[in-house]
Amino acid sequence: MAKKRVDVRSGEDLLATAQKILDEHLLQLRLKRSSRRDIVLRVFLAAGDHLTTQELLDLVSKKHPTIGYTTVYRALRLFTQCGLATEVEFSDGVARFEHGLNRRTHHHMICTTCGDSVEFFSPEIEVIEHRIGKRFHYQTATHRFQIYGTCEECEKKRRVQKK
Amino acid sequence: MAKKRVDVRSGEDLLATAQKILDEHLLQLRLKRSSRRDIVLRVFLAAGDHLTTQELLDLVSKKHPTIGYTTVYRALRLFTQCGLATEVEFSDGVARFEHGLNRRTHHHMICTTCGDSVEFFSPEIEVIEHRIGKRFHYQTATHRFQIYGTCEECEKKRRVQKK
DNA sequence: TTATCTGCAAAGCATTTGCAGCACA
DNA sequence: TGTGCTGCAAATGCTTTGCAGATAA
Repeated sequence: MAKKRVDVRSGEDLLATAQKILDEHLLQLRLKRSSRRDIVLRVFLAAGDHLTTQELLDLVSKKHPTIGYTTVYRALRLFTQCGLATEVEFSDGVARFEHGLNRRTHHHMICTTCGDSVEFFSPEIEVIEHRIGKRFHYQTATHRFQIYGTCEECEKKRRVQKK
Repeated sequence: MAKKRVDVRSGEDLLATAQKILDEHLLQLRLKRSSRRDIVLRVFLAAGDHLTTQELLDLVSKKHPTIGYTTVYRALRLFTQCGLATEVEFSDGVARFEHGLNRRTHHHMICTTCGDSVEFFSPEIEVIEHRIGKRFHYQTATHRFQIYGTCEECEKKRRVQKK
C-alpha cells in the first residue's frame, strides 16, 4: 500500500488533511464517521510520537473522560490502515504509534536503561531494502530498524556506580 | 597447528563448545547443571533457526515427552543470557530464537503472507549503528533490522487472485 | 543436606472481541 | 431505520511465576 505524500505545514492544515484522509478511508470501508473518533484523531495529531494506546487514552481522557480504551484502540488501527499512524516496535512488548503524515522516513535509537529514544535518518536503509528485495525476489513493503544502547546520561550513571 | 580460534564445524564440537559456555554461565550465577536442560541445548543446536519456545518444545517432546514448556522457556532464557541464543522479532508477537554461536551477523526479510523468511548479510548496518551511536553519544549495544514484504510465491498467487 | 530444577497450574498483561445500547447517515 | 460505533467485560494468547516434589552438588 503506497503512502500518499502530503505537504502539511500548519497544525490547521495538518488536521484538515488528516481528517480528509480518514474520511476517505472510512468511505472506502463503508464505515461511519464519529465524533469520538475525530476527537481521538485531534489529540493524536497534537500529541508527541511513540505513544502507546494507553498513553493516548490518558491524553484523551483529560478532556473527554467518557471515551474508552476500545475506541482509542480501534481508532489507532484505522489510522494505521490509512497511513495516518505507523506502529513502531521498541521491544518492550507494547505497541507504540507515531504520526505517519508529513514525516520523513526515520528510525529510532533506544536507551535500554531509561527508555529514552532519538530519531535519526539513514537513507541508505531504503537502498538496502530495495537491493535485498531484488536479490531474493521479494516485493518489499516496509522495514524496521532500531538501534539499542545506553544514552549518555545513563552511561555516566553506570560508570559512577561501577566505581 | 597454531589455530587458536575454536573451530566449530562439526556438530560434536559445536555441542561441546556450547556446553562449555553454558556451564561457565551457570557457574557464574551459581546455578546447577541439569540433564533436562542439557537435552534442550542439544535439540536447540541441532534444530533450525527462528524457533518459538513452543516449536522447540515440540522437537524436544519427540524423544523426551516428559520435559515441559517451562523448562524449555527457562532454558532459552539462559541460552540467550550467555549468547548461545539470540531473540529475533518477526512482528507476530511471538518470541523466536536463533543460534548465537558461530554465526555471522545477519538480518531477516520476512514474507508477511506466508511467514517465510530469508537471511541476508549487510555489513553497512554495523557501520550505521556505530555512526549514529557516535553522533548522539550513545553506547550502542545491538540493533534490529528486518525487511517485510511478499515473497515470489505469494506475490504470484496474489496477482492471480486479483485478475 | 541444601539449594536449584521441574512440571503444573495459575497469574500477568497487552491485545482482541462479543454484546447490548447509542449515534450517525 | 438500519448499520456502524462505544464501553464494558470477558476472551485470547503468549509470557512469567508460585509452589511442592524431584534432583544435583
